[in-house]
Amino acid sequence: MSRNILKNISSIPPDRPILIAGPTASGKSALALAIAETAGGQIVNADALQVFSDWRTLTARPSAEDEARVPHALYGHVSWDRAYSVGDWLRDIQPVLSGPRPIVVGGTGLNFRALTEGLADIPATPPDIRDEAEARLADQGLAAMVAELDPDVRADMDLANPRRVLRAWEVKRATGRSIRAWQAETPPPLIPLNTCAAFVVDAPKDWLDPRIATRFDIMLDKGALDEARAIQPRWDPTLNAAQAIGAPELVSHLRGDITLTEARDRAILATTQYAKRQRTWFRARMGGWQPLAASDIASL
RNA sequence: GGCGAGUUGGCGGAGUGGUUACGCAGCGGAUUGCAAAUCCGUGUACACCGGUUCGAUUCCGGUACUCGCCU
Repeated sequence: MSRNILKNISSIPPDRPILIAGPTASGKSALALAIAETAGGQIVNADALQVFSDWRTLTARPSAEDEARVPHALYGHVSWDRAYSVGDWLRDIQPVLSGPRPIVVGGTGLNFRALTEGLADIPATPPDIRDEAEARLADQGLAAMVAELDPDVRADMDLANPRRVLRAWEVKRATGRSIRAWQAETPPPLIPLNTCAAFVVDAPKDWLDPRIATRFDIMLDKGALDEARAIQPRWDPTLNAAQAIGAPELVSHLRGDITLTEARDRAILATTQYAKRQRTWFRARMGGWQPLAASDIASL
């Protein structure tokens, strides 16, 4: 990596939180590690899938050696079968922030948004209401659920998106209030953007795609298939942890449905598409963050 | 050399004498609680040449190429 970048980042006051957002495979974890070692601080995960204990290789989590070098938080602390959402993550990160200076790294835009802009303080949806919502969607369809939403929600929500509609419906059902009403009362953020040093790693497709492919092959070499094999008896595609890119692909290979090559190709494609979505988010929502060229931080 | 089949957008794959199938990939976008998820938008392409026709991707003839069978 360019020494200047590291030098500049190292001059950030030691009490200022550092935020690093970047697409998968962009080298942001290595950057965070370098910063933590030279400038001090603890590395805090802001990635939605790296929280799960059973995925280390498949999810490209920091290695045990890395974790021994500097303190890490919120990596692999969630069990395989747990439902885990941004709200859980935000609750988990709160106590962490009173520790050493956080260097928050990740690729989940929603997590960064919740951290720097706040998240509505909506009570967790009881599991039975979640089930009821799913059943209703299956039985009566999306339109029926849309019809039961409040006008303020219907006015500006993406009503074609089942996930959004389900969420809004659940909140209404569980709390009696519209989700928009809750969101209007969003509490202040844990880390306002102007109180920290925030960076976005800019990794163009042409630069990133080959790295994504290479990285998946490395994951396979390092035993990603064994991780999938270990999970197989407990496999449940509806779990959050089952959303890890590569997990469904490797499991279906283990079941003999597809070849390893097919699994590899699909996982790489899915990763590439995911990186594109990340870029879209960063482009649109992180205009105020300082850009870092991925090619400049890659040689670590 | 002969006979037959075929040639549709990056790929797969329908179809029609005039009114743009569709899927995938790509590209653009949304995204305040499943987010490595979910969703939205976006392509007149019909091998080439000539003919018939008001009009041809669609009909006819030829050319090229591909595949199969035969000699």
